[in-house]
Amino acid sequence: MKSYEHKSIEKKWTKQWEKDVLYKTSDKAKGKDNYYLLVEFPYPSGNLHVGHWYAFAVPDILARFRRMQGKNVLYPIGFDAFGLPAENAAIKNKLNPRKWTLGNIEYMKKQIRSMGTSFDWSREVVTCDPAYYRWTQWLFLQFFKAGLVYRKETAVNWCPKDKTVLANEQVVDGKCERCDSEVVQKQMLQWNIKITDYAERLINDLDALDWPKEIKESQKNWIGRSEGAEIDFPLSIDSGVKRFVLLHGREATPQDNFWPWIKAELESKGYEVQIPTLPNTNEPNDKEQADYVEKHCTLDESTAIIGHSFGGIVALRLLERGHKVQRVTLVSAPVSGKFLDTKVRASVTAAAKKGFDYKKIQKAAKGFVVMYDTTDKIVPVSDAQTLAKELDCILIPGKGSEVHFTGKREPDVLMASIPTIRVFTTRPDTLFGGTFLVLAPEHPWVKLALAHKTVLKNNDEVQQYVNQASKKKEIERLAAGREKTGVELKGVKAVNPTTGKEIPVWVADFAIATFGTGALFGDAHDERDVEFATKYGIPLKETVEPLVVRTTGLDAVREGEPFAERNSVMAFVQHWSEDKYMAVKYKPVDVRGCVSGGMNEGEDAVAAGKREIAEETGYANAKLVRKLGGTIHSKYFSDNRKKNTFAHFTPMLFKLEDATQVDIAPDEKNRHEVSWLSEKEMTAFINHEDWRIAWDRLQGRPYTGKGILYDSAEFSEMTSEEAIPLTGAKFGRMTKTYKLRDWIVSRQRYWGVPIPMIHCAKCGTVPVPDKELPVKLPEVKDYLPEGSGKSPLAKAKKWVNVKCPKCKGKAERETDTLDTFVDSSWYFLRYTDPKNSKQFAASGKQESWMPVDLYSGGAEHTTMHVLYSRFWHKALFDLGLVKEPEPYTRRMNRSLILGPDGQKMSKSRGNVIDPDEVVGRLGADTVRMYLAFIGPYNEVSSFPWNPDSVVGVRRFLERVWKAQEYAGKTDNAGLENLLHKTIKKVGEDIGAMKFNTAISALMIFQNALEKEKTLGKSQWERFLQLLAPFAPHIAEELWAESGQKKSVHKTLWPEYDVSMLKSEFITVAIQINGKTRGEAEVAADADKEMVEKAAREAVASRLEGKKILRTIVVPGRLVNFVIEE
RNA sequence: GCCGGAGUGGCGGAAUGGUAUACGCGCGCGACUCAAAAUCGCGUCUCGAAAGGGAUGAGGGUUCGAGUCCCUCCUCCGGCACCA
Repeated sequence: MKSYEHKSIEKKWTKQWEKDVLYKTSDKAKGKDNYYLLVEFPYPSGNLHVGHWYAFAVPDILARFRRMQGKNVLYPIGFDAFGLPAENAAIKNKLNPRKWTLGNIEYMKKQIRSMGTSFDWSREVVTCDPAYYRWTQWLFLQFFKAGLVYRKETAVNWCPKDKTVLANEQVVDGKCERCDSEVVQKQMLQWNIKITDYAERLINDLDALDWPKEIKESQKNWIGRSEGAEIDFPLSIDSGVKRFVLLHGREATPQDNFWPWIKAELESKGYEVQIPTLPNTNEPNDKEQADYVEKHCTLDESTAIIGHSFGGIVALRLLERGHKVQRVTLVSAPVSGKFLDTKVRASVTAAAKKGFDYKKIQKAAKGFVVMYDTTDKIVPVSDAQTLAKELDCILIPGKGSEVHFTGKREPDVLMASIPTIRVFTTRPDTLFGGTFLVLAPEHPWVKLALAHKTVLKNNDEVQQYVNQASKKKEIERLAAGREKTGVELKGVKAVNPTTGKEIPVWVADFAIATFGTGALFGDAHDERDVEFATKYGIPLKETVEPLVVRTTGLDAVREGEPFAERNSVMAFVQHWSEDKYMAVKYKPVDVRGCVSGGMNEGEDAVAAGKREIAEETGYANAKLVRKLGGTIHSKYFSDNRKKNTFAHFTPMLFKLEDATQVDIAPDEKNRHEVSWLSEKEMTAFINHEDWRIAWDRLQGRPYTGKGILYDSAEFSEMTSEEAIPLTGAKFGRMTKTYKLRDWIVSRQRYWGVPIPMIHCAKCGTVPVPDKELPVKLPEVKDYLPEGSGKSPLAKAKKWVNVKCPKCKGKAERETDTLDTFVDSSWYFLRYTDPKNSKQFAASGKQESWMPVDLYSGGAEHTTMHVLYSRFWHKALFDLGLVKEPEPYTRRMNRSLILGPDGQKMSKSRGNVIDPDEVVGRLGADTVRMYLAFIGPYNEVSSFPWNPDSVVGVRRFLERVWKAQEYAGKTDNAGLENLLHKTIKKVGEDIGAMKFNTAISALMIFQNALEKEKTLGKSQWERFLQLLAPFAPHIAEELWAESGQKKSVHKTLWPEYDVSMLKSEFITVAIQINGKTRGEAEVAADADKEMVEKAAREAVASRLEGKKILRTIVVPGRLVNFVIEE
């Protein structure tokens, strides 16, 4: 017999299968259900590593098995071909990134084919292929048209030496990876996609998915929903503003837009509001409207003006005429006469083009604020920039709730116009104890105050702090440890809306600008707040008394029984001479803490404490050190009085003056165990939450849990749970906020999908018309950054300069490219219809396969790719472009293959396993099977590659090979039983992705076969079928050797007969008191009595003279005799 | 700190609440061989001469019976991290 030569066998069958187009998948197959198995497509880095094998070859076992089960299986592959490595290689070696990438793809395809995977290559998808990215662009434009895409100033990593934007992974320890110079933050206009609009659905829809818990939890945490309230704290700076004059824009009236809302808001805060109905609003004239305002409104030094759009021009005209006012807010005021919207009429342009006497205007008001809407499609940003520069004032980018601030509510406008700080809190129940405000250094109001210069008494100090905070950003904020820093805004106080009291306002970098509203109120029930307040001597006020309900253990509250209220004391006792505390264990219910007990009628807490100390422990001379804060409420079951108790504890600290003892009643002595412990030991000793709260207070730690309110007006005596919605609604509104930020998709890179947008001076940002897609990547000479922060695409001047699709005037293309996560957010849809040139995927084709049945990939993509693609799919669903709201029915994360040393494989460690080398030596079948055998595939873990263990799998295949000598000849009835069991086990385990135990079952059969050395042809062939998904080449070879003409991979999975799974006799275990003490062989169909009888005989000697209290018989398993010890 | 996952032989790991350590590796002994490799056979948690006993990170609980369920703690891995 020939020896097992994997090389020739594998080569032969790879070729044959390709010739037979064995794995081409049609969209529908008669009588077969479709099954879509997806693995993450690789980045074409140029070389296949063991991780790729683990990712592709192991799920291939499942793909093959499902096919043998009679399913029509789609198992596709492609390449995620855009990205930074190609560009880096291009710069470094002066290559064309396309050639580099395509070359790598060719090479990797050969390697992937060597795995024996059953991929349908006819459906290959490559993201850098214009036929693919045309649809990436098209889908992006659909999002744009649906209002999901906007541009926003965002900080990017900037290397001042290379003059380029850096990706996060190119920043190492705050330095540029290439030139080692310090990376700074630079504000740039970036394309964003509104994933935050979907935050709620991305969390809620997880519930219905059959995904591993850890993946769901990760995504939930990443999205980071917090439920709470937004509350406005008015600032009591003496700005001198008593009156607001509101000037509306063109084609508007005081009843339109946000005017009614803002009027009500201002009036509710005690301001007088004047809002004239300006004349000729359709064709407005600035002079005429200014005249009208002069006649109908009061303009003096206690007046503030808010001018929106054309109203802004009117405001400027009024100041030009010499009216002196306190403050002016200019909102989206058009001052250049250039518009993004061509519909704006000549009258506005004319008014703006007259120009303004900015010098005079600047003197006419004490302060200006200029605001623009980052999503504005009418007035260009440059107008706001001009204004801010000319008036030397603060410029605030805002976000309109409707474009150009035309929504019913425009909070950003209000915020810029009146001094109010909106905070977010999850604990509005602690609002009465809010004793200070903290603003993030980037908070718009801080900018505003600094720009006014006169608002803050310590302007320079605050400015310095803000500058410093922006410089240190992520890098130093982390390195600087957790020491909190901040500066008080002097000259400003906020008013706590619950009490009307003035509280200080601070700026501190522990407040995060991008979370909630960028501002918070500090109180005594938050660890961070307390730490900060303590450091800076800010007063604190507690308003929540702890409430603990014991729900586990012997003293857990008895459901449904009434509570007896009780005033009690909790007394910690210090040793008279040592630095130790008295630890008291109340033995009946294992409560470990301190002395405690109820107060007697007319007794005060201190006296009760002293009395209890004496009664429980005998120590006679205890002296009060201090009370440990306010009452601690506790609900528990009293072992002593046998009823539910609602106790109100006064926690105290005593110190013994000496060791004097008095007699203790015997029953007290029995119940209490006293020892002396150090502070650290005491912390570990205490085992009840209420005791721990008092102990924490003793050590100066605040109470941060929920409880019962006090000193909180009508909310006093409510629980936190009751008070949260009520206080939230009364002083603000209940809302949700998320940690998730919008998705910044702009990349200043060459090797990506060009963003299909055109910038026109006249028409603004215009999408490229569908018929001009794809916008192909231009050829450029080199791939170095352009130098101004733009991507290398900006160098292709001919490509950049285009005609505006709208006005046909001069325009420029967008030069940023899309984040590669955009490419991978929909590739699985393209697999369903990869060649379609009319649509990204025809809906009929999608329906054949979507949603994906199982998606296997790396854990590192849990909160990136998987979340992005879920969002993308939901957006497509809302646009009616896909039929299902979730793309993946099941998702599973793959484990990691480590080097033989148990470390992550890396060239520098020298522990990299080269799969090509191992395949050459041992064969693809061995490598596939070893990886499947290494550990359970359905759990996330990490497995070291063991070079010895691989050989074990090879040995197994060799033994199978040798078995053909004697197998396939004479039927072996004795093995038929085991064969059926194996068929069942292997099938079930593959379905559960437990390939390791499936292989173990195959090995067990093989071991049995070697003992017997006979096996019938049908038996042998069924065994080969079981082997086929794991080791497709050798199984096919042996299958053919056995005389079969059709491929084993086209056959149906063998059936097992349930009746064959049972054997005639079974062994039952015999236990005595639950410990295994013997076994007995009984007939499989023996009834309970017979089994028990057999068992009794088997362990007769042990049962002799013992009384059997109980006998448990588990049919087919065991007998347990419970006897007297 | 918070959220998740996991702790079982020398190693990877197996075990619907029912005989813990399947399968594989490694190791030991033996067969074959002049010898080695390969291959095959036997053995391999631990204490004990044996009879027996003890072990699934530690401690407690529920149960006739716990690696598996519950509580407390410890360790490791992954994620998030001053998130109000």
